[in-house]
Amino acid sequence: MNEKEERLSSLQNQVDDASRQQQQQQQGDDVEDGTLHQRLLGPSIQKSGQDGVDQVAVGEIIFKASEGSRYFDHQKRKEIELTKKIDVMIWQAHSVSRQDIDAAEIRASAVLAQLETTRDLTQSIVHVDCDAFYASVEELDHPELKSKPFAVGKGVLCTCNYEARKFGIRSAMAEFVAKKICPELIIYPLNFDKYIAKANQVRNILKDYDEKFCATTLDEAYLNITKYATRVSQDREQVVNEMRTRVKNETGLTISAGIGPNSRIAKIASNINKPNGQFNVSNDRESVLDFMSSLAVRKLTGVGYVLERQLNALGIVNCEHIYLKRALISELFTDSTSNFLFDCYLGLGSTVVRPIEEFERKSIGSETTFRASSDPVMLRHKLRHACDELEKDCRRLNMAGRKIGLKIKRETFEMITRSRPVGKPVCKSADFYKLAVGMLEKELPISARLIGVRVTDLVDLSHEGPMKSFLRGQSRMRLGSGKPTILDMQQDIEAENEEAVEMDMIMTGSQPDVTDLAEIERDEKIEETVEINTQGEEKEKEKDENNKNNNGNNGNDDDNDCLEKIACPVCGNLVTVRNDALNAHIDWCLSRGAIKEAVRSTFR
DNA sequence: GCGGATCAC
DNA sequence: TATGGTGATCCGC
Repeated sequence: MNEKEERLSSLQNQVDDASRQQQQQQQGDDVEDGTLHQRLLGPSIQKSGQDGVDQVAVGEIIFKASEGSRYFDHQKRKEIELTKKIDVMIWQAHSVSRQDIDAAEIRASAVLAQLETTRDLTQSIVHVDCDAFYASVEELDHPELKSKPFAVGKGVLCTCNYEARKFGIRSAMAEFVAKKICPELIIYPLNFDKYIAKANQVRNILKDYDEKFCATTLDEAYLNITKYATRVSQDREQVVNEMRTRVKNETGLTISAGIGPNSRIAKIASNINKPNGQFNVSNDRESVLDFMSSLAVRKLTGVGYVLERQLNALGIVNCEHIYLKRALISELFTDSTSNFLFDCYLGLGSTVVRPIEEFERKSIGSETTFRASSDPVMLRHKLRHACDELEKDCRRLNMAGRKIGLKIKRETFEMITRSRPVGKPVCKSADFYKLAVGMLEKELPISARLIGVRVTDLVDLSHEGPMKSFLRGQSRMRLGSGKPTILDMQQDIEAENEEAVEMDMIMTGSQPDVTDLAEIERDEKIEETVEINTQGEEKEKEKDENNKNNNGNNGNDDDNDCLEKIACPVCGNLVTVRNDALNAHIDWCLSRGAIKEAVRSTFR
């Protein structure tokens, strides 16, 4: 390229940059005038108690309070991206040929017909939802709060009472924003022990109506009351009314309920007459279709801000539009999304309610937000803390995992996730840290405001205990050598004991599985830090060191809290098993979203 | 299989 | 001054 061409090219680039900047500026102005307000309003504008609120005025206050912050800039960037994506989608919608639309319509109608065959109208499913749960529990202890705007949370509001909602206060709203909208707002910190105790009171009542009810979160549950209603020869609406009255009388809390032929309908219905009300959708096809048709798509569990924007852009606002635009949906969305929407239009959903304990956990994580920093020492320290917390949770749940994930939120609110497999299951903070810090180093330099660590590919150590390994040994042996002999049995029991010892070591951390970690360390040449006291030492030495640390530390004391000895039904030996089902259960209850998703996927 | 994005609460 | 934590799923590469 000669000099002249270079100059021209450079000039052209400048022009491009300028026009790009101008375009971006224009797009920024567009979203600020339009949908950015809506985005900033957050997820719960359509929640109950917001009816008389001037959302435009509230939106303006939120906008002004947020403007100029990193959070605002990030939301604005995302809004611009979404708007572009939707523009593309609209263009695609216009460019679908007539033939393609016709074909898609036939396809979609076939899918709908097929889905229709799965309809089950024989069950009475109920979804119950405690009204403003955390706030209501606090009000029981502090009745004077009932007449005042009041919220529970820390930094961000978890929930607020109906007095606060009259001002436009909502859950997930930043505290300082809420204070701008309503300066007299009273905010209490979270008191989980109290909420758990109250939730258990409610659940004790629920189990009388369905002993296999599913408590998805602290304040929500599904029940199948088909059998109960038959047994007491009562109308299902009467049953639910009585149940709600009992909860009110015995716990002081009001709950709302939805009744329908499946869990999807029940869930949506429980929001209709909130607070302290119930709504029934009869078990006939007409009633179901009628109920769904006028429903805004945003009310569907699984349709959030983004999908709502996309659907609205295609003219799909209510569920009946899903049918009218079925061809377009089938053309523009994945099968997964279109089938989900078709299910919703038809009002289909799960008719099975299973206890939450039956769901398998898939990951455990811990993360913390802090004032943004780019100091590597600081970031490593935060990572170490997250790893410590994660170890605690792993101990409570008695689980280890084969894959470690690192999560970083930049100062700009952009998210980064990295993950890598581990050879053998790990559950100790030091092991998490060794792996995660290597991933962190690769991202440096970076200015972050959040660091988290997550473990997946989980192994349940209590199920993977000695008994199971014994049985596995049995089958392995039989396959190999036909009939087991006494000698085989003896060998097997010995092998089992070895495995038990190994498992015990994983559980107590008395000897972390250093082999694979050492390999990984060599791979990554992880920088040594004072936070890892064993790193860089010889393997044997490291083992000793770990043993010493654990003996000298509180490790044993801790273990006594959650370990108990049980006799192996086969060999009679006492084996150590961590068996804290209660803690596990409580943790499940606390792990809000997880369960919901699990329910959603399993129920369909 | 990984990383980003979305969603729920 | 300033916007959370936990967990699941889906999608594109």
